[in-house]
Amino acid sequence: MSSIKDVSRYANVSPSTVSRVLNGTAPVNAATKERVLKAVAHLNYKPNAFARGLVTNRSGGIGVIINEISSSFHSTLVQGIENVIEAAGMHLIVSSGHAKATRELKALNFISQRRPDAIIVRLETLSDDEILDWLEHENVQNIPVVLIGRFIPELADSCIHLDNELGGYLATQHLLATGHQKIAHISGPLLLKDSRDRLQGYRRGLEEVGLAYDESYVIEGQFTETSGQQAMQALLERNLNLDAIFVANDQMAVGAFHILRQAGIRIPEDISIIGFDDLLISRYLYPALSTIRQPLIAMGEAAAQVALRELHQKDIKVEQSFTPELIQRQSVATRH
Amino acid sequence: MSSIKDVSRYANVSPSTVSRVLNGTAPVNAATKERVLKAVAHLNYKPNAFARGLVTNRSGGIGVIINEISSSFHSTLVQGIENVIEAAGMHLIVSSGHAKATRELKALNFISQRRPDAIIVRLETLSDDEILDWLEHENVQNIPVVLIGRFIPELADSCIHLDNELGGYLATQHLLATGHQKIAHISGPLLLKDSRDRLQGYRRGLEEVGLAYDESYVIEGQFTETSGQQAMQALLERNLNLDAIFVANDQMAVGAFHILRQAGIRIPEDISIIGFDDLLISRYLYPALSTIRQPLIAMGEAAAQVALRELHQKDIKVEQSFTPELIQRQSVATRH
DNA sequence: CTTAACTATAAAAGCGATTGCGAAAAGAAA
DNA sequence: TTTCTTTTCGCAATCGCTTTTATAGTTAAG
Repeated sequence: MSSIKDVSRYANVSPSTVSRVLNGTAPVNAATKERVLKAVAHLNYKPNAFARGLVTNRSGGIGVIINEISSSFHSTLVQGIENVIEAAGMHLIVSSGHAKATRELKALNFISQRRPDAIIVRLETLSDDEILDWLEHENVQNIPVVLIGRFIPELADSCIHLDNELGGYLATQHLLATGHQKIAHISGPLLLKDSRDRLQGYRRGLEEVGLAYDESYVIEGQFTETSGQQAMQALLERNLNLDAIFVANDQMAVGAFHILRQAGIRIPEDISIIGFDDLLISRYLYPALSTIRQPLIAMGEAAAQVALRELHQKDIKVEQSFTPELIQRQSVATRH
Repeated sequence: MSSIKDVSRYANVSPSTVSRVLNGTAPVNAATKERVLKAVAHLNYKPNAFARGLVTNRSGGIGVIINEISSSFHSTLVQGIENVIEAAGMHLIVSSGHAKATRELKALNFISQRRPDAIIVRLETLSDDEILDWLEHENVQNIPVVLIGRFIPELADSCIHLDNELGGYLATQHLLATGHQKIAHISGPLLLKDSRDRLQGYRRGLEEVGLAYDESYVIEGQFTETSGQQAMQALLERNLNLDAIFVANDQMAVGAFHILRQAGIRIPEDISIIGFDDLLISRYLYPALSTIRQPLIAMGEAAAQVALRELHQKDIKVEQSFTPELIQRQSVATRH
């Protein structure tokens, strides 16, 4: 493993000159530059990232914390982040939060000790206050932190968020507009703001047309396929004679599909279903799932752009607030 | 940001002692140890990863290169890797290969410059020789490399692989055993050994029962949902009067389902389908997809274990060769 | 022809840890 | 007490780079 000294010796210059050639931090005579480059190539020299980081205090890494990398939702987000981080010549350090507050905190500390230049997180269980607290007391190095899927007023500039309430409203309104009356809701974990907002949108949709909000039509899920199955099962056992369900994410909708089919209930003839997220798989379900689209790739990209912006102190405009969009497919019928 | 010197001053010891307390590399008097720990806590000291890496030559990071983080297949693999890497107190640096040889090479160089302690890759387009070449000439730091989904004799000890030929055979045999005769195959990209092996298994299955292998029953896909759609479409246009299809991965099977449904062809009444991989979604498709299971999580974990083994020179036994398993669900009918 | 102003490069300091070596302190043996 | 071990810890070198400062050598200005 050759070092900058080996290169400098071989090219008959000082280490500083090699550094300047490689980083372009100062003008270097064309002839010497060429000699240096030749030496670099000949010795197959790769700068030592540790040594460089030690003096520049930059690693070129961006820390990412999400719930579970294997979930389609989260990995799509990461894909968006990667798109722009890779283009910027930086790399990604990922860690999972596993939907537990202690794990998220641990991941935060863990990642921050690896000296990333910035951190992008989708924290699902930590409260706003806990996050602010961490930033104040534990973020000793003052690493810029970008939050996805959350809006904290104090950190408004570093939040990427979606109007979940509007999304819930849109879903409900669509079901109402297509003639549904008895609309249930499988919500996400209610300790998540996302879930509460979608539920609130559902409620607003109902009340707007004079339908009373009824708790027995709402059941809490955990955003996973399995929990979607369980929630659907429990809902059926309530014998509510439903004609539609707004499911708070597509993964749970997949589980709900499964249970309904087993029960011999037809979608959408007997019950209409609308999901949330618009995962890749949703259009391939049978029937194709109507849903509320959340632009995950774009949101990941935006998060990365915000991180880079904070890093370079540039004054770039980034869209940080996203709007959900109704995607109509085949899982919602029109009733008269 | 406090350094080891600040801590040592506060605790009235030398930096070496602080280091020894924190790393447990030498015995330290209980009283002094406590003083140091107190100082660390009081100053909220976090060791500088750069400085540490510079002398130990270890980053605690494991580089991972996969095709596309957002694909369910790859992110499941990463999940497996993360399970054991996180437990080992190390972190993951991920980069995408984007299924292009130049990109994979770039990712390899990129990742290796970040000084990971080991690299785990699933290289899909680089040839065995190109990989060997890279290892010999570019892997200047001699970073251990673990290969997933590939078997290179020269690197046998660092390969995690599945018997794809057997998988293809199992799928085909199952279709034959359930009374199918006209079996098509949507293969993966044939420049991948995985794809060729599965195709070979398909061929062996057919020939074993005296059926001739017919090229017109085989069509090449790209392992994506969209390419599955295209392949299925093209296959239908050949008017082969098929009764079954072995699709080389579940993602393409999802695409095939979609096209068949659009064409009004019933699964499995008119055509049986069997996939490969057993992604989470497969059991939720309608009808649930019969498939050949590939234990992705376990394979990711094995890869990480091999990486750690190489790193610590330990003599741990790790299962590196995996066997595919037939999973029967509802997409294959029994015909008489 | 002298002096000022650049340009191109070298020398050296410093980033913040780890670690081999040696010495002081403490305890055991004589 | 004196001497020998053992334990505990400090000193100083080192890792490989960047960056500030200084110094030749050139060119331009007066």
